[in-house]
Amino acid sequence: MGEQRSDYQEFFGKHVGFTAKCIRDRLRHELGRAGHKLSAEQAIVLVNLWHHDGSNQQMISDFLGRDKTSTTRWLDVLEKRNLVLRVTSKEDRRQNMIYATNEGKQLCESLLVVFQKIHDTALNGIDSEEVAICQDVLRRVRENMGE
Amino acid sequence: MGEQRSDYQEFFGKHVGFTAKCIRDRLRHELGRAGHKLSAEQAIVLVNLWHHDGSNQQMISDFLGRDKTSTTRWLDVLEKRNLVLRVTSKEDRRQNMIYATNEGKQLCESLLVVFQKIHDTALNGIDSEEVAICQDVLRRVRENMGE
DNA sequence: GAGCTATAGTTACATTTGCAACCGTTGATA
DNA sequence: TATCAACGGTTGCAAATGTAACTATAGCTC
Repeated sequence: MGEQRSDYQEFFGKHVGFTAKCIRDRLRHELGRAGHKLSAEQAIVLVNLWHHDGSNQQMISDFLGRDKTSTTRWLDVLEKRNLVLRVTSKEDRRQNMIYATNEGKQLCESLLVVFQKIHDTALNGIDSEEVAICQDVLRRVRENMGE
Repeated sequence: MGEQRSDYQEFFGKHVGFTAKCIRDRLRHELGRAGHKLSAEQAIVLVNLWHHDGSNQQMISDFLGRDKTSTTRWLDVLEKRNLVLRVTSKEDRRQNMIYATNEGKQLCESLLVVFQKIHDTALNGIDSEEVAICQDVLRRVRENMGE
């Protein structure tokens, strides 16, 4: 650890960042190609509701690791297109619980196909044990970064 | 491959994207804490010159995987602070060759310390063989994404 | 060398993003 | 119950970013 290196090419963060960008760009591209007029982030929010319907906005922000103002604006778009619904919680009137509409759920199903396809393409031909190790390393890096 | 999953939580891209963000945020934070008034990207451009002095702007853009307009603007900032120099190539007058000034090189050294520290922190306590597997998986994912 | 296409870099514009300040609600404490 | 700090969400603003259009140079083909 700490040996003389000094080349950005070799820094771990570069590999992670570059790969993340590849996948994100691919997602954007596939969404466009499939005719969905959604940004990658909007699609992620919607897909996320598939198993977390009724999340409030703060939960969504935390889950995506983005500012809550961004979430507000993504939901503005999704709500305007009747894909999600903001429902004020009765237990805590500060919170909006976010639900996918039927239309949203329907779109979600087709988005999940796109996500799954990219996931499978990304990992194509890679030993699943190595993928598991990779994910574990990434998880521990996040821990080390204090998250 | 392709088994029923449909939960964004489990998609590989999420782990990579989240980890990349952790590292990038940490870099921003450390740069601020160290008093360097540079964005993460500007720092990366400068550090990149350490072993690739004289790159043209297109090479820098490709290397960072970002738009060439972004590179133009990062260099505007770095040049204004006398950290880099744009030199028109004599072989091809369209190209600017980018060189770090002495001041830039000096700053670069201290930036490399920050980069190295984050790198080491990120990988702290993780078996180096597993890190190697992780990097290899990431590399193959990029290949699979067509980059 | 005229005309064409491709490339490096810049500029203009629209979009996205995060930060800070703000409002309304909640819950703890006096 | 009055006060106050904390929290969820929204808005305004400034900075960062990508796309498209543009300029200037290079190189190919006639």
